Amino acid sequence: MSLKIKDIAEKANVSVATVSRVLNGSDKVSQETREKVMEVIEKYNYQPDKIATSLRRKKTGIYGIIFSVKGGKVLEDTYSTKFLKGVLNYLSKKGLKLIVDIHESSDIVEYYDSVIQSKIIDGFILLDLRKNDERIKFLNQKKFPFVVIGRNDENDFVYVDSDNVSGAYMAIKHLEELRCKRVLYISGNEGIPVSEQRLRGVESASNDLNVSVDVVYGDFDEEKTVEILKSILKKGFDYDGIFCASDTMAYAAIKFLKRFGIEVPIIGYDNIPLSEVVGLTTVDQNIIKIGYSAAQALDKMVNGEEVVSLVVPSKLVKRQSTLNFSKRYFK
Amino acid sequence: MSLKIKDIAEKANVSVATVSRVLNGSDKVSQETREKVMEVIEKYNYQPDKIATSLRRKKTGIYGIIFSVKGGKVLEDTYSTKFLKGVLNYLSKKGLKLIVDIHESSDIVEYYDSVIQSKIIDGFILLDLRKNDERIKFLNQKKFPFVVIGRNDENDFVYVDSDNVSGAYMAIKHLEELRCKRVLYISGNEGIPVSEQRLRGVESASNDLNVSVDVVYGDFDEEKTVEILKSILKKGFDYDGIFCASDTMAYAAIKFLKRFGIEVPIIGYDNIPLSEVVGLTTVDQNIIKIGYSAAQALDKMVNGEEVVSLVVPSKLVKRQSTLNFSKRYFK
DNA sequence: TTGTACGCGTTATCAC
DNA sequence: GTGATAACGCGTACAA
Repeated sequence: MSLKIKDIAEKANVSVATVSRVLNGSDKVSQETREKVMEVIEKYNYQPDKIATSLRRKKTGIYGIIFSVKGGKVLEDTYSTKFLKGVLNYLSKKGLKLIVDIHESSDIVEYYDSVIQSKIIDGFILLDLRKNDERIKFLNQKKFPFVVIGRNDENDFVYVDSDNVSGAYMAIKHLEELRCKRVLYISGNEGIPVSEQRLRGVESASNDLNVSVDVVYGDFDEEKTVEILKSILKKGFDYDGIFCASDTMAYAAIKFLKRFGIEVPIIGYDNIPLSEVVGLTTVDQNIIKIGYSAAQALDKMVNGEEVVSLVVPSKLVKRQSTLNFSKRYFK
Repeated sequence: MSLKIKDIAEKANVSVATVSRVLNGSDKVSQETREKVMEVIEKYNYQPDKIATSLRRKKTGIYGIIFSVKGGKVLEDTYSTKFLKGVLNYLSKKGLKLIVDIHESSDIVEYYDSVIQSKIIDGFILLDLRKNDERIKFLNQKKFPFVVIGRNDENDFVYVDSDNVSGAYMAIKHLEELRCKRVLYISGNEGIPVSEQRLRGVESASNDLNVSVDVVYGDFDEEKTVEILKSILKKGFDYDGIFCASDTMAYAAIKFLKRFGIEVPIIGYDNIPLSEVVGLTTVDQNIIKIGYSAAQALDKMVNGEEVVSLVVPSKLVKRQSTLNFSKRYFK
């Protein structure tokens, strides 16, 4: 049996109220009694029961992330882990906890509702934002605290987002520095925010830097990417640089083109572990930082502080898939 | 304001006790009143407050995993995510929750203690088992429920482990089928359970199958692996097959040896995403299954059921890094 | 500055 | 089969 606040009170010859005050740093306790109580607390290594505290305070100090499962694909990449790592870096510093959960994306709103009603969680971090995301309408209407990773056109929530525009811009700029003139951009799915933002960065760089860019939609899919390249090859491949909206697409492109003896500078997006191994130049989104910032924002929000949305800068990681070509021109 | 059990009781013209009985499936409720109560519950979509329930029941329905951080390296691989996925597959089916946490490995036992005292968690899953693991002594002494991933010589806990012995055995057997006679085994760190188990599998296969195997310790480290190969090259490389205790080591070996024009069948361990991409034959531990089983075992344990330790079979995933060589002999 | 007593929302024990 | 009520461990309004 572990000690309760009552036991500590008795041992210190004070009331439970006083022990509670000491525990919660109230200033209405004399130095003397505070020390006396602290001594007993430390002697017995007393720690308050968080469940009882939560019931009383109506706050648990636990935040939640629900990964929505669509067709079994979830939690298999390093994006998730890195993100969690960032979130946990913040929370563990603050003595807060994180519940990680998964649920079918079909009745996801009902699930959020049930979790809220069960009262175990003080706030959510939302991943995989979609256009017209029902979760956001629901949480806003419930006035339940949440922070979103990514953003869309509707501006009715606090978000932490990766700077996709400048990330894509940097990629095209790097190709331009390698003297590329005709670049192929294989985008992600049309119509989703991430794709639109990266496309905007590509177009902006294309205009600024006088690089011609053709855009095709590879849907973040390796096979689709290969299909696209196949049909381009039929018409004749005359690009001198490729930028892909994901590393996996980029790697698929490299492998495929190699079979036809085509080697051009190529850049991916995400900096997955594979990219370091194979030497793929890529845009790193700093996911850990994004996770950290999201947790911080959510925590502030729950504690009534003012919170602003945030865009986390990406950085270009230059590797052999482009640097090999710089030698052609510069050495 | 969400409804409380009292509100439901009033609306259904029964006592809170009866509502509670309906909620918890007690058989001492007449069919009639049960239906009446259920109607109200569903009408208002009532859900009990889990915090209050936890306080009363002295159980939260939350389990915990604490990743211990040593030098910043944690939660960056797909092992962690896949494992979490397995755990969550089980827990979400049961309406249970998982707290994921990180903490410095230096004062890890004190941290477990504080989490236990705070009463938010019903049981732990332990990763990164070490020899003489202090956490196990501590949890055993506290009689706090836990399940361990991996095992060591001391047999004082319930574990779920990967079948490293037969995993390694399969790898050597596959090499033997490719007519390899002199195999190099680059092991993990000497003295840790995983390494010892895999080594046992290697030696057992070597005996059974009449394959000669030389063992060196690469410590799961890519650079160390390359160093080893360098010194072997100096003396003359005469192996016709390589088995590595990790995929990353195997890939480092392939890259290094290629520079010297050496290509032999090579097998890794873990089946990381990279391996599929580069076509590395490897042993897949079925981490998701391990996570699932661990969660299940822990849940049973917490609910007082008998629990036995478990060894989850691995399987060999054959890819080009070995299959390319089968053609030499068989076609 | 300190103590008493109530309430948080539920479950379990006891009467009826 | 059902209801009243104590108890879980803590925080805090109020009284002193």
